[in-house]
Amino acid sequence: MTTPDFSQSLLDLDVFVLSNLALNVRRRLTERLAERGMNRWDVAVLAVLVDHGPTVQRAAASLLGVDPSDMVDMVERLVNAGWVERERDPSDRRRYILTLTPQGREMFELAGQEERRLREALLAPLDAREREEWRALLHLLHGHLRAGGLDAPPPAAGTAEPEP
Amino acid sequence: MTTPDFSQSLLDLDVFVLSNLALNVRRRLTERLAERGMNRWDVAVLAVLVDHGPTVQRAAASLLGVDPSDMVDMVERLVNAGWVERERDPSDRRRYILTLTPQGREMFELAGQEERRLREALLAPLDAREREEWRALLHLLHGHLRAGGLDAPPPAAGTAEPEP
DNA sequence: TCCAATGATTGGTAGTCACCAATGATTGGA
DNA sequence: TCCAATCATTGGTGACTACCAATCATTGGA
Repeated sequence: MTTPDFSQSLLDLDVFVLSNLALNVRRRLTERLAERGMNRWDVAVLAVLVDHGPTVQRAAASLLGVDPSDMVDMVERLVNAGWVERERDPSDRRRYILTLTPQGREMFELAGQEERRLREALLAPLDAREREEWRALLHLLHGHLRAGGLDAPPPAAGTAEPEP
Repeated sequence: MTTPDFSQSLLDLDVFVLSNLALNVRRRLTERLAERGMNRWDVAVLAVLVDHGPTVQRAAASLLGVDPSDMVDMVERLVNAGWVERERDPSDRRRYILTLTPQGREMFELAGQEERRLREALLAPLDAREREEWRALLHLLHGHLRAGGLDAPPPAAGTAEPEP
């Protein structure tokens, strides 16, 4: 552990604590996914396809909040890995249609397993009730933020926030 | 909102949700600190000095889990801003002793204010009990992680984790 | 039939982060 | 008095993230 100490004064600032906690968890997630040959973006894109079925590349980018130009390499990866099929839309040959392959679905399941393992390790010190509570609050806050909960004071305009 | 949708399938993966929540909150924190001419590292360093009093630069770096070479610019900033004084240790002239100035302390207070404002906005949808619960769980998990809670399966060796 | 809009792509910028090797000054102990 | 260790510093790397402008093919509608 490189950071044996998290200054008490900083501990009082919950936002720092949250940020630090999440960053570390996220690092672990990245590591575990890497062991399976995946990265976080892979999982995010696969999730979109799992939920929406075949999707136009541009629409997927927009769903993910990613710049279309940055989407190119992400899709490349997935296609090369055989997790996604990319085909021109016959009815509009400018578009690519992304389709999940069976292998892609498997990989997504696998990512889910890794996530659960990691979550289990993280929540180890919590009992069942606390886990429920944690999960509920987490999703509540996430929803609040996604609904623009932090824009209240200055109703910011073009705020970006991709990042799987 | 660039990300109108967070795929349901991804929502099921709490670690992604946590990561995303924290990343956004962190972005806001960065913005608000910037309005005051500060960044997150400034606050982290100031916190160390608040808690430990005058500190050898190297020790501060080590407390923060930061590479000593990366500490240089961070300290530069603080010194130039007049928030920290950097003086050679008379008893060992290789060392720098970092000391908080009154202005530095003020800035730290200010950072605390910004953090509380942001926290307030984030926790707006929670009632008093839920806030208590959230805070307790957050610190519990943070402590667990800091104690190496995620190293259980593979007892990793040189794991770094700075980042204020 | 021609033009403005759309979708994918290329290439480039800028910031942040974590790391590492090398250097020069200084120290304390052999 | 000399050497190995320590401290701050310089400079450079590689990754990842978020952008933006320009290009090219294609489309649908005027």
